[in-house]
Amino acid sequence: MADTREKLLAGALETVRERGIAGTSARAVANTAGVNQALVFYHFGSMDDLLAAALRHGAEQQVARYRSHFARVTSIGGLVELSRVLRADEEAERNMTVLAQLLAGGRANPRLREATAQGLDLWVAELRPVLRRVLANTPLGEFVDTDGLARVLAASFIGLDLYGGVDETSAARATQSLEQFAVLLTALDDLGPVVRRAVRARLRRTGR
Amino acid sequence: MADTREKLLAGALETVRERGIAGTSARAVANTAGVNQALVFYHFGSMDDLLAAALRHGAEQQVARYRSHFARVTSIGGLVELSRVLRADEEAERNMTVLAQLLAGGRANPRLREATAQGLDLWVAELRPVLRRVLANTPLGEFVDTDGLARVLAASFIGLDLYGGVDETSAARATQSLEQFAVLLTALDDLGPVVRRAVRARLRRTGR
DNA sequence: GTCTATAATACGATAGAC
DNA sequence: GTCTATCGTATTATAGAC
Repeated sequence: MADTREKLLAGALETVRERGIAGTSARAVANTAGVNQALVFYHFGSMDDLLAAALRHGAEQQVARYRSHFARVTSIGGLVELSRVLRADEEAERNMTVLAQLLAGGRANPRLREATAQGLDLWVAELRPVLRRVLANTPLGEFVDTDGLARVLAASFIGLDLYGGVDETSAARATQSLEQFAVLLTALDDLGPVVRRAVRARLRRTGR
Repeated sequence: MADTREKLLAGALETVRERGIAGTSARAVANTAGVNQALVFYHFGSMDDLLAAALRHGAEQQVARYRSHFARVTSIGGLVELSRVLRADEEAERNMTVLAQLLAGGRANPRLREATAQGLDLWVAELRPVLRRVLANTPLGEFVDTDGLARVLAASFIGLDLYGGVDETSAARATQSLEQFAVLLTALDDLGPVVRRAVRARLRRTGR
């Protein structure tokens, strides 16, 4: 069938999720995909290329599916809510895990390095305007680098996903703390000008 | 010599750092350690056990070396400063990378799962009292779960390390943003009671 | 496009000489 | 404790029949 490619892409995501980057071989992927092992190389040329394609495939359709959700977020509370929805979505969680695993593999593999950097950029590009919008309603908005903060958030989600892979209860507690902290920031909205003035004074004192 | 064990431990850390978890084999480790491949199994029994021992070894001596630094931190600015020192320390950075890589491997490997969870706990145990102390001087202190936040911070550093492995300039920008954000929080100290009152009001409104 | 078969290599781990 | 040699298996990738 023509959807052997699709089976392999899905099988690659599934295998990376289940066995990690170190346990993902062409045979393992072909096995979970239910196709012959040689077809990996016929359709994708190499394992690296299959993994890179699978990552891109998963990330792109994920981002597309959630684009409207991102567009609706206008407050920190809304962002927390969206992150909860994403975590509850099994497919979204799988894509996050795959990104984390391939990110680890990208350290020593140029092909994966390129693919994961682009995969992360995809998420950052979605997150950045949201963060800009959300922080605009906040007294801290004018002082932070939105692009940098979007990358921090993406990296933190990656880290929390890896954490969850080895110690789920601790990672869950961490996630809850992060959300609680975000809610605390919401309280600052109620004293906008006061906070703004205090921050300016502090920045002047410490020298930028 | 009796320090073949040491050579293997150091070689394992170095190899994981250079080739990632997926590229770390007994042969590769023995090669960078300059010892015979069979000695891996004579001294450690299996690759998993060598990696677990190397992680523990690196983490413990790292934590011991920086314990006094942690003890001296009393402000957010001090914490930012310490994280800068850690990042400038090549050996500390290597240990962080190793932890991140083994964390990825721990997903599908029970032996590594246990070892990395403990390795993370080691860092969290150091970070938690510091965070408690630092946040005590802050109006947000009474509202946050210190333990959870310590885990968030540890996970974020892991994520940023992985990010740096595939896109160094973006990761550097992210790190800078995180530090800048921490400095912003310092400004809240200047309006302690006001912030405290606002947060309480907000929490009452949103229901805990 | 898909299959079998296989080449060429790397892997973890062990046996046994020294 | 350290070495050589090797077993058994898994790996990526290709050749060639269908």
